[in-house]
Amino acid sequence: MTRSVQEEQESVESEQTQELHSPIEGGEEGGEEEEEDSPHHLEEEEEEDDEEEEEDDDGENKPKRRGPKKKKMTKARIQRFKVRRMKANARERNRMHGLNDALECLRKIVPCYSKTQKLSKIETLRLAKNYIWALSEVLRSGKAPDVMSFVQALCKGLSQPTTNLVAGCLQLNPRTFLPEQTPDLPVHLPPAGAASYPGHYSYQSPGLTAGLPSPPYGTMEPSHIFHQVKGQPYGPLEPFFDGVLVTDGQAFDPPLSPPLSINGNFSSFKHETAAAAADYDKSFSFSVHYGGAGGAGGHPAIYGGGGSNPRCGELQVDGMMGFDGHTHHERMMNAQLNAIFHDS
DNA sequence: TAGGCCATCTGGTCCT
DNA sequence: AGGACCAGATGGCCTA
Repeated sequence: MTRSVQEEQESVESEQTQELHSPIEGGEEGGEEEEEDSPHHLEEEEEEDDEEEEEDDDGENKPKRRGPKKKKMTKARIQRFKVRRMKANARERNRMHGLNDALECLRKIVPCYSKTQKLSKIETLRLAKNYIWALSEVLRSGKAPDVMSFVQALCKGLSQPTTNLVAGCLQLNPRTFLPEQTPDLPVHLPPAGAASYPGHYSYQSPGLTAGLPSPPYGTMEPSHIFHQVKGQPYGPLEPFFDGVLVTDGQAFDPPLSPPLSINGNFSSFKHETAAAAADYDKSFSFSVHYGGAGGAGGHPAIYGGGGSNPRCGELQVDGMMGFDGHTHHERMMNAQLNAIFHDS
């Protein structure tokens, strides 16, 4: 059974139960006097003569109303109204579910994805916007971006919890790329096509200067919290070399699936042209890692993982799923980006 | 308990 | 006429 059909049925069922408790319906089925108030504005053209309601709108006390005469609400009309309303509600629910599905797909695309720590809708959209802008800026300039600038652009306008989350996914310490507070700086991205990344991160975070950022959204996957090697202060960068980091003698659990990870080199590219990739040891890496629930090297749910959204799975139809955990799409992207850097 | 986030209902508007 | 889209209202859940 497809999800939509199932949802439809569930929706109707829940609708029927909800309707019984709908405050607008007065909460009492069968109360004819109260039901007449609910579709108060409903104007029906055809007269239902078969079932006249005991509507007492002949009240002598009421002033004469101008305009089209309000039709009486018969039982049949009320019933039709209810059915229409139920159908509209079900459609609206489905529509919103579709919207949420699309948003869930977007969550898996942006450089910060965790099954347990979902980005809010608004933050997902903001991050996606920043991500698109940052990538397009890279393509436009054709130069390897500065890591700090890139991450700053990525986190621009995001709340601190989200910034922490992104930083955790990228294995960065938020303190290292968030500048000092600039209270008067407006929160906005420069227009598309601007010459360079914004120099400052403008989100005002109360915790920025106070010290370590607070844990975002309550609990968080340990692997998503920026790691700190014991006994070492935070460096400007804490790159996530080779996907596995040993901290305190324990193998660091990589993030669930940060699509974009910052490595010391072009990890995907080096498989193809290791020599060329070596030139970029200090450059920003566009290796796109879809860790998925399986951890390092795992495939993302979005590309056909168990329980994945079929609508997200449309991406897979295009044969984008590659080998080695890299999709055709991301290899194409890596190749393009790396080609740009190589040529520049 | 306040605030944030979310799902749902609802009525209005526009389009086919 | 009916469906899609939108925005406001409302209530529930969760966290600090």
